[in-house]
Amino acid sequence: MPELAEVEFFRRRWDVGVGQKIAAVTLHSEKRIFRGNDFTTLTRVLPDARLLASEARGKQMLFRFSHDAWLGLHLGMTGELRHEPAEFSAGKHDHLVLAQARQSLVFSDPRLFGRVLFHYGASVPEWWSSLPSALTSDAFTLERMQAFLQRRARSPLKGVLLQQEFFIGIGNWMADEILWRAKLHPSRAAGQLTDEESRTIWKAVRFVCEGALRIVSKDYSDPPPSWLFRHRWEKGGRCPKDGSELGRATIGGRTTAWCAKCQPR
DNA sequence: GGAGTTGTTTAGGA
DNA sequence: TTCCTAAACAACTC
Repeated sequence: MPELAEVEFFRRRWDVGVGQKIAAVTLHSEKRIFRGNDFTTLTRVLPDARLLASEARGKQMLFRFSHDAWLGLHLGMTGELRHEPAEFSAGKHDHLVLAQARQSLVFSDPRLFGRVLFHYGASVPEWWSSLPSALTSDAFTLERMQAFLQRRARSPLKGVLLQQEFFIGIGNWMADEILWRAKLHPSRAAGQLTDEESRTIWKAVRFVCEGALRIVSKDYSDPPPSWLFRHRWEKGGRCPKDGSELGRATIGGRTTAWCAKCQPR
């Protein structure tokens, strides 16, 4: 589920607990989402710490607590955040529960592709500060994007758009949406675009990121029917622009939908 | 029962 | 060396 806007939606779900202390922490520490963590410090510091603030960048979230505690969360393929009553008891897939006086903050992830990163220190953890800048920020310039496409010149556009080291937050559906709007075939090599084409893709990245954040992160609504999103998984789905049947294939390692008419090779 | 899933990491080939 | 692909991870649905 979670790409850029879905992650932002889930992050806000924990806003209800901002300003309040953690009373108890329950976790399934043996699960792989916790790998690499210092549990001794985590279980000593986090209970009794107060949730101060949070932010999302791409598909990564950072929760800041008092007592120099920081929690990074990644939702993987099936993770989600929610809140439950204070005396909630964790279900099978509820791998991290932060109990507060008024509610419990829950991180669940059936498929365990997510990640929890705990950091103890006065300043922002390195794994957060080293993330690339947001695609909706001024740092996402056409020139920087073109340079990245050239470094991945022989890869299909679809695969390059999924690379989080630059296109932070873009996932499978957003990548298809961007290429459909830019009228570019997902198999086109990243290094073979004209200036006009790369400008179009740059604009489409902006449009899809901003639109998804506006529409999806508010209340998890779907984008409108004019977006490819609404048709890409339908059986016999059709292009919302010209009504022709969508193609489907594995490109860049992921299932990809496109319109053969709008997006010629 | 088999295939497929909106993500990342890693091994190994090119 | 650098780039690129496929498999692995794990649980669930159709």
